[in-house]
Amino acid sequence: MRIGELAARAGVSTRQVRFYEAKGLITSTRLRNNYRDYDGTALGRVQQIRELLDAGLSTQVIRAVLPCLESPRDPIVFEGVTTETVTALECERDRLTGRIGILTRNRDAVAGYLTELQQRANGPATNRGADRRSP
Amino acid sequence: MRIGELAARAGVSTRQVRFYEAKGLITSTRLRNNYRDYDGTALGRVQQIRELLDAGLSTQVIRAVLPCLESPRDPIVFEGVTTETVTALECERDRLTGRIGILTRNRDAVAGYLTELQQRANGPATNRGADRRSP
DNA sequence: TCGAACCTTGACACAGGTGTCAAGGTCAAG
DNA sequence: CTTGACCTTGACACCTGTGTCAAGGTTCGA
Repeated sequence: MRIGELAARAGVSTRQVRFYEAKGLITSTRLRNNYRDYDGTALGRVQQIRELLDAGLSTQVIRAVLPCLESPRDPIVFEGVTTETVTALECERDRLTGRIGILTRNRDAVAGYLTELQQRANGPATNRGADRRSP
Repeated sequence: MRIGELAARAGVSTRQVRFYEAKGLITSTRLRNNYRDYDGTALGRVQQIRELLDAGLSTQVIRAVLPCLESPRDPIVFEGVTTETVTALECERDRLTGRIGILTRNRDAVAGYLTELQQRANGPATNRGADRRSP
């Protein structure tokens, strides 16, 4: 698959695809043209990269965690794993957990605010005094 | 509280504090000096801003959700809320939920990979097939 | 009074992710 | 062969959140 098709299918610009490749997030072979050639796994990769970038991760972090994200885990990704890699991944896992906690707390706060707002709007609007707004 | 003290307590640079203020995330009054003066709530605000920035949110988003995050919700934040604001907040809430989902999925994938790695290391390493580390 | 420590604004620089444009190579269709 | 669609690399520019430095005002202690 050439870069244009890949980009179109993933809904990104070719600029982005080249950038991800330059950052080592995806790979390509070259045709005799010198044109980039992407295999079938590239589309999924790019979509995953987009997701993670949108979620606020940097390409560095994404490069670290991408190998863990293969659906059917290639036995290859278990070869030659250094303790440094493991440590880095554990660190990333924990950072992700922290992020999830923060986002969850804040999402809940926003949701709570909205709920409260809605109650205040609903309650006094209809003159049904469900939760005694005015005694 | 002056800017230096605030920054020091929050563990950020005064540059950052001024930036957050310029973006409307915190406010200050001015002394006759023209020095900034922050009230007691500023420290918590800055810490919350840091958390959210670290979690990958932009100052724009943070400005939108910060008002919902007051611990004892000031009745003031329920006054004059436009439907636009509500819509924006609902949107942010949903975006946060999406982000949380993505991060959770990927965190779990990383954790699963690490677990699998550990099993492969523990299992064949000791010549006992059990999952006991060393008897 | 002088210097140190703090504050002010303003500017330039950087990294990351992206847009966009230029100058040129490749290839298929007319 | 020419045209147009696609590819290549390279460069410049933008936005964000920071760092850093400059030039100057304020305050306080020696």
